Amino acid sequence: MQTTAIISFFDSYLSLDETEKEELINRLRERKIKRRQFILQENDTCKHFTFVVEGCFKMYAVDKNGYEHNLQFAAENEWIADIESLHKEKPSHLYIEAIEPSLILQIAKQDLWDLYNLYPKFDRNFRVIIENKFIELQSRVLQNISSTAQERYTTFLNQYPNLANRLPNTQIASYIGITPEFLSKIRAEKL
Amino acid sequence: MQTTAIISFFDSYLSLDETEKEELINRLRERKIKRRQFILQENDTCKHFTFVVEGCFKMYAVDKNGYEHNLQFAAENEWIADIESLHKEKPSHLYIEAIEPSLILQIAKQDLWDLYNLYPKFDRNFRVIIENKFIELQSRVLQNISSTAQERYTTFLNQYPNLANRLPNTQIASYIGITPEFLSKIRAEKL
DNA sequence: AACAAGGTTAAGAAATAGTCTTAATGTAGT
DNA sequence: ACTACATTAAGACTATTTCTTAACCTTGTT
Repeated sequence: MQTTAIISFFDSYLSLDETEKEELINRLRERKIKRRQFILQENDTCKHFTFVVEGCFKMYAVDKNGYEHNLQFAAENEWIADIESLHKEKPSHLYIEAIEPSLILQIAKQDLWDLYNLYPKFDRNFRVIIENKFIELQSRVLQNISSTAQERYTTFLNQYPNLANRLPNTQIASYIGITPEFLSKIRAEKL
Repeated sequence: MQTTAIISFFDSYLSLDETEKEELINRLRERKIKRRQFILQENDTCKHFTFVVEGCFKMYAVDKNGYEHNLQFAAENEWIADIESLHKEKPSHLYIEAIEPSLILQIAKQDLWDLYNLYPKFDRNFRVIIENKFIELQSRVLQNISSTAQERYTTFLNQYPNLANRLPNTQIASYIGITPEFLSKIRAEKL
């Protein structure tokens, strides 16, 4: 199992000691995911927190007209889950789908809850992880309510240059909340 | 000091035992805040987490044209802070301002950090608190990228009926990302 | 290597969202 | 109760974004 990435991920928070590492690793399951494979589908209950070792995922909702709206991308060293579904144990209204062939480490809800109870450091680390995600999301809300599509696109390119290279423009358009056609116009204007 | 509200707030998470209650209360400072008074201004570093006992606040950014954009409201039994500024100890680009005469309980960053270290339950509780805020914010992002202004307004009314009554429409318009004039039109259409 | 599927660009018409202005109404503070 | 200021309303005008259709490119899969 490829555990180097996740261990050094935690090193950027409060590092895990040997026992904690072992207890974490014992609860992880490694999975290879193909492009376009789902790790969560609408109406399923989200049962795992997923750490991306290699590859890239998108989490999105599908509206009544069948259009996808990207809530989040997750590439290397990022966590992804439908936290609401995971927490409240209710069916998700989201999809999580691999955009690239990927390698992930998953921990089941109960195993994570056990870790929280056994080693408070996990509560601490995941508190800080989610605080950082919250900060990111809040700045995205600010963008959405205060900026033009042009500005949101430029900001996306600056904030996630690595993603911008890997993702097709349709996915970026869906993330910033415009149609692919309109993104094309925006890009044309810049030149 | 009015501590009933904050204690019963924690009862809806992991209840505090006597020692934890006491240690928390010892670190709280009660303040009366006038309407239009700021508890955070741009370029100041956010130094406290604030619990609203009575009243209502808005947190907003001001854009280059001088317009306000509401990121969050906080009424009774809600926490508010610029988490990014608090965490990273860097100047905030946000304002937190009382919309009504208010009563708050504030805890300084270092005191909260001490509580985290002394009693892991606080890590746990604030992890869950922020997870819930994250869920809320994520559904707001989805709204922003997938719904019309009309739908965002209706959703706001349904999701926060108590706030909708208390807030002037200008504030709601700023929250859902439209001009007050346009909100006025939307409301007229509904009748 | 070749095909199929999906992604990108284009361009005009239409709808949606927003600005600007003016004016009436409501509300807070002295 | 009065004054100043904030809020709501309404209409004309403008800008932004979507919709539709279609042709052309790229990329993944076999």
